[in-house]
Amino acid sequence: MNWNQALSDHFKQTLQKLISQEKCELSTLPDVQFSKPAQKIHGDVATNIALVLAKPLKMKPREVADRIVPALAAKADLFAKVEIAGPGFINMWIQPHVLLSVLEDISRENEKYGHSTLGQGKKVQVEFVSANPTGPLHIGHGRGAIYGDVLGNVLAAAGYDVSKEYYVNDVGVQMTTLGRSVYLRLQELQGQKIEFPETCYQGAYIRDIAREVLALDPKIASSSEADAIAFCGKYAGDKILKEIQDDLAATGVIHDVTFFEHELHEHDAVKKVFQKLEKSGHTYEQDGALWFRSTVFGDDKDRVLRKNDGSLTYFAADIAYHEHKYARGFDRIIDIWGADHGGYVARIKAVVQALGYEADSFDAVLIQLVNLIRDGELISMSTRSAQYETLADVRNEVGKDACRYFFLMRSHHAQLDFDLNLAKSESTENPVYYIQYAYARIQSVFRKALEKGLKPPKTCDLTLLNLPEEIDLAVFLSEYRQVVHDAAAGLEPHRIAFYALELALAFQGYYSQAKHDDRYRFLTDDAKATEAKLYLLKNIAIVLHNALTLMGLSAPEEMIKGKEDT
RNA sequence: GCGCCUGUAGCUCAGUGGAUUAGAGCAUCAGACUACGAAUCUGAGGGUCGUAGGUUCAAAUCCUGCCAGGCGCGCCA
Repeated sequence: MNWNQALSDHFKQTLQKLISQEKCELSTLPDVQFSKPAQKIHGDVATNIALVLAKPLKMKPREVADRIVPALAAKADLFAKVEIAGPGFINMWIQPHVLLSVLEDISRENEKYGHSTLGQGKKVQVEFVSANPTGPLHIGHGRGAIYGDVLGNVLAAAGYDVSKEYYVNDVGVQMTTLGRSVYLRLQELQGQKIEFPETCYQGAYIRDIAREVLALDPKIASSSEADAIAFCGKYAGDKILKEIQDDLAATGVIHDVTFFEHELHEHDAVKKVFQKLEKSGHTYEQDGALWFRSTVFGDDKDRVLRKNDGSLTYFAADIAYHEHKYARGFDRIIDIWGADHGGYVARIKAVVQALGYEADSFDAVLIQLVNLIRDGELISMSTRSAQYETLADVRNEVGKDACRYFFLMRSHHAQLDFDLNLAKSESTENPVYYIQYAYARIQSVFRKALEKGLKPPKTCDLTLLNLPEEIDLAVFLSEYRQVVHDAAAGLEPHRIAFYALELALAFQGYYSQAKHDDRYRFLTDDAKATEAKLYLLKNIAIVLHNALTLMGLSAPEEMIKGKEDT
């Protein structure tokens, strides 16, 4: 049983009765909001409903509370105590066995615990990374990758049918520039004097690719420049994309779909979407260019689709791409971009509406930038000079799990300082190992129990879990459902990271009590008590495991220094 | 100039669909291992919630102005 539900049901009945007795202007019942009091002395759960109802009932808040409380207190199977406090808060103490009942839910639902039906099976596409295959991923991409990956996991847990997608811009000037960069390096390798423009890609990997192309086809330089550049571009693009995908896989990120821009052009998707927009009057011609009337939907200015030289803008293909997304049957689309694309949001939102889809069905999430900190110093990044830190470098230095967790440690709305020293340290300071250690520690207890022939039981006598920390832990475990729900509803996967850390902290505190209080020992001669402790531990482990899994982190059986993330 | 994001303890940050005494980690200081892993725990100090107003019985939270930082304002991608 979910006691939150029971509580809310009981309130509804009680209030309905009260409102029908009093002549009151309320036609509908206001939503009763429950909150966990900041102070323990205010009970397990509290509500301000008496303060909210005071005005419509034309009573003083405390009088309203006086009318509500007896009906609540009468329900002794749910409430241990109900009090009125302060201006009219109703503070409630829930029966311990009710609070503990969540353990049975967790045991039963196991890896499904924390899942919900928020998404109602709706198809949602999460598109992220989508870096052009012109060079290795940097840490900014890394943050977007982890955010998108974990958001997808969280949405799936919340009952959405999730598809993770990578959009490859394999058409356009960037690919030509890539081809030219390789071609120039290739000529250089052949001893020609070249001028390498600043606009070309400066990284050393370009030379490596040039070398490969040359080995593959030594005569390449003698074909026409346009052909050679096209060949180099295609070769380099394919190779770099492969490397990006390997890089992502090594970081634990796998996209369900890789979508190539050239597919849109092959199917005249751009032309077709132009026709659709024209038919609905959302485009016009001016100064030799084709424009999209995005100002109708609140954009700052109208946007060009086809330039006066006849070529298409990036935006044009993107419109076709989004039309294609909807055509594939997604009920909801989430695009994850770097903060530098903020100016792009309004026009895509406009497109979505112009194409006839609900504005609410589309979200563009902007991920703020990442600062890399080493020894307390900011490592400046410059793409121009190719001195940026790659995702691969960071991951190899700190390990996959630490890398992922650190990207989740901050709300995506805010810039992230990624402290390399801290991420690398295999110590108590590092939250990711702290969480994993809590899990490993429970597994260690289970190994010890097994030596005595004991296994975590399927059920137990809950009344034996009567220490305050045990009740608190059960309450905290019950909050996990809401955390996952909120993380999905608000597109805020970082909530999982904070929750997991807090749960680990709560467990470690509980565990350590045993040093000076035998009541906290798990494995004792009292078989029933031992069973109950193991049962609680099992449920903590399940929730830790679920949270770690959502974040794409391993839940290790044991921690061995220097051996994580191999 | 306009738009978006951010400003909370020395540091890094939670909390922002209002509500009882604003939280965590790190750092600092003081303590705790002959028993389930000390990669641990307990305690202490530390905050005009950027600022000035406003709404409210009640504001870190809602509204407005201002200050500071980041990003963006292309017939680039």
